[in-house]
Amino acid sequence: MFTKVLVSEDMDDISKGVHASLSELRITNIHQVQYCDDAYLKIKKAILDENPYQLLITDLSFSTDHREQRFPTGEHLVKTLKKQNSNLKIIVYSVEDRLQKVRLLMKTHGIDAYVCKSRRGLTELTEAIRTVFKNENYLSPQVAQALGQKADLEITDFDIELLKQLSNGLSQDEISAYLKKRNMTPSSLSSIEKRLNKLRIQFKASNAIHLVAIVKDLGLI
Amino acid sequence: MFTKVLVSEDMDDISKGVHASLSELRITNIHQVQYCDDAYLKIKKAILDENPYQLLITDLSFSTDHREQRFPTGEHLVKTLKKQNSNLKIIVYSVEDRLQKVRLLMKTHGIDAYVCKSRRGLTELTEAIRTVFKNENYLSPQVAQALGQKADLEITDFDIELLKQLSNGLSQDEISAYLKKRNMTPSSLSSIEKRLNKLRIQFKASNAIHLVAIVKDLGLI
DNA sequence: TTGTGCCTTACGGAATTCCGTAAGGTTTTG
DNA sequence: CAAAACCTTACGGAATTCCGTAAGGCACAA
Repeated sequence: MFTKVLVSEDMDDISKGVHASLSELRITNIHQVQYCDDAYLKIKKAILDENPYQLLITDLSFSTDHREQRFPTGEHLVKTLKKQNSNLKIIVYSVEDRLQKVRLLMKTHGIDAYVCKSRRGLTELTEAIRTVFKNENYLSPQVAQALGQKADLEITDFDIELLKQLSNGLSQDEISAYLKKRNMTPSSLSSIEKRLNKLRIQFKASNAIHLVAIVKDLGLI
Repeated sequence: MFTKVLVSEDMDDISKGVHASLSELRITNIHQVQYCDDAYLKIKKAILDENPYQLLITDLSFSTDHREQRFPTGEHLVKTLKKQNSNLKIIVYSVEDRLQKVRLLMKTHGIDAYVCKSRRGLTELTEAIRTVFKNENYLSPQVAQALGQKADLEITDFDIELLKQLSNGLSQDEISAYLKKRNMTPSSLSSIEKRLNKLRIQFKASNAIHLVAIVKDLGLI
């Protein structure tokens, strides 16, 4: 079994639960951090010390505070880590259950397991750790279909953000300004129009109002 | 207690429940119809026979089928009946819980009681029958405020229809055509604009998209 | 390296929505 | 009855959305 594990999770209580589960697996060398940046530094440091972590368990979303972060989300972190092909295994443990997102993490970023936080979350996490240790991948049942062939609809985080702002009453112009202010890209009015147009086609909506009504019904926002 | 009662309700199971409640009140002369038109005819006939109904319990919405109806809803029925001031008492028993609607039925059309279909619906209906028999009015607790002074927000059926069509993707122009085809008034583009503008102000929405998002969240459509 | 494809951005015109003003008709009120 | 209030409709202009076209940048592959 793994002997040295890092947990990156900003919620104390959850972090404690993960810690307990790890202990039950007889893993004693457990470290925890509350920022992805700290996780990155710790991992790098451990490699330099020639005593690297074997497994990282990380959340995706971290509440933001005053501290400016290089890795604002777990996704940024795992993307960077997996590019530097070390032997580090990564398990993402998050409430997010969009297939699109899970597929991206597994296929593109190459994480080793994805576990949804839910009632059975910790049980599944234990299972995931065992599976990953055997060099296999693990997916929570509710997102197991994520690796299915059909790349169903491509709804990105950006799309969701767009739809949310739209339903909040912002005009496309205002959304553009909003994105620019946050240094998010794309942010041009033209791009926003283009994306919304694509979404309208995808959802067979006849206009923006219809589109918002549809995605609200689907619970997408 | 009442001795002769008519129940107008198109859902079999509910109708059965009402029948049971009436029986418990020792009312034996109970007739049931599934169309408002039938209710009207039966009531008229009974008057001619000099053995009129004393109480009508009616739903508001009736599923439409091929048969063309003079009274498509319970509202049409009670409106007509109450205009012909007979001694007939009327209790409306419906899922509708919009205060505006209840107020209209009570104040303008002059029904004697309004009971909301809900978990306690039948209990309240029994209570309503007893109360109405004493020549008093009855209102389900959840809509009891309907008679309160403040004529809060005026959301009419027309508004709801407008919002529904809007969320279905019709443009204002198309809604206008839609209304004209159904001989509903108002139907001009100008009127539709005006109404939607009023709704936007009422709900503090910054545009039509926002408006639809808000009323969907409120469950109004 | 060059070509191909994809993405972001810009631009322009048509369609639609937004908003104020106003005329004509009906209902309410004094 | 007449004034006031309200409703429906029309119109015009500004703002926004909708939609096609096109240029420039970047990544991937031949």
